[in-house]
Amino acid sequence: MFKEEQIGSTWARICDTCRSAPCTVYCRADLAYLCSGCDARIHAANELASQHERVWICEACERAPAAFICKADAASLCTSCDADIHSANPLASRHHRVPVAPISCGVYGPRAAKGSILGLGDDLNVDFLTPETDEVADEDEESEAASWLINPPKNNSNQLTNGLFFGGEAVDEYLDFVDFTSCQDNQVTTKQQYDVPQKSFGDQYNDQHKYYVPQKSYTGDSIVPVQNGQMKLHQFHPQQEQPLPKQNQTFQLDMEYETSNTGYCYPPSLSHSVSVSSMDVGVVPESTMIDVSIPHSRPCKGTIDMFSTRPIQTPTQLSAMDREARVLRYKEKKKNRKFVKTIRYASRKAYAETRPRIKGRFAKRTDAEVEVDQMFSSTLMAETGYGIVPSF
DNA sequence: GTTTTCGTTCGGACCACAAGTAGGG
DNA sequence: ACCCCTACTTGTGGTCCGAACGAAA
Repeated sequence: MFKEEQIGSTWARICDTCRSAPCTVYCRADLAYLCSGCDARIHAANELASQHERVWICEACERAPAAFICKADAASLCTSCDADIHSANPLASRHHRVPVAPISCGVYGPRAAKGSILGLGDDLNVDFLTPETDEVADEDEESEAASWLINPPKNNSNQLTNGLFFGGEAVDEYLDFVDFTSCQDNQVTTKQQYDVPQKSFGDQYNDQHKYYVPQKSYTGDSIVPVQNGQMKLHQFHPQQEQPLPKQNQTFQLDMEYETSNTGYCYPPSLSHSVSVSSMDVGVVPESTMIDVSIPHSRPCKGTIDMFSTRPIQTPTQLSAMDREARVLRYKEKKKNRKFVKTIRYASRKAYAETRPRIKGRFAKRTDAEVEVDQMFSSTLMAETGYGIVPSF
């Protein structure tokens, strides 16, 4: 099962290889947790090794492979922590989360340019980037944002995008988590998000735009798409919709909550309650999730299954105090993050920047300014024959 | 050691208006 | 089901101001 070893005062899982440093990635091919050093050493050894799919370790528990990226929290979370944090209240459940994509080949070392690796917007980079990579991120900000929105499939026809979508085997594995995250009523089930009928390449490309771009509030000028809890993503494995065999349902959790007299929902078996960091706004119900009881075992080292489709492992049988400590640690970690303000409507930003101000406050436009604007727009209409559609 | 003063930092409020949303006819 | 209209809500940035804090007297 899971090792309870700790490094110093940390709770992080230690590297399976050197056993001296906290692991940072999980190699799915080797079924091994590796620190950044060992990861680089092992997977840079030869071409075959460099092809191993790896995922980051959950930022909350630091013990299980990350399965989802929460854009709101700018955090990679394992299935357990994801459900724990995002099932606490409706606000948290609406956080925009996307499955973690495997770390691309040739990327070694600490979480350099993690957001880029994961194919997410640069708003996720803030926490993970080193100063050096931060510079690069700034330079590539626009192109990265663009690629996040429009990222045509390349090699694998089963792969919608390189970043958020994942090809072949990865899809299957992540989809195993689907039911697990769909525990809230107002939360769009991840399974729905990734269900898509098989289509031709062209249709897939169109669908990428169709499903990938949030439909509501997206006016075409948004830098960051508005989620609204309705982001539609789809997978290319309709057969996955069929009921999973029992052995594959290990990640389905019983999310029956008890409603306390305070009106909050508590998991039935936990008396410890933790305010989870995802609920920054509004009332924060104290909630944790049932300890995940996943009867998976970890093969001994050396038992390498290169094509294993086993579900990603998650922490099991954690005590309530362990869980509370980890969530608190995650909370502290998140607290220290530096968030970059997200601009959802670039057009509004542009308007705000050009708007007249008095001591910083927006001021009413003078009649002269309004006239100038009208003249400008009418002149342009006369010249081009088209009206001005504000788009930035 | 305690109190007062000064400087710095931080977060929230404020403003107008285009764009988005909801509901009714 | 669709369109149109109206009313309401949301989001945007620069500046101000008060609270909080630390250092010096």
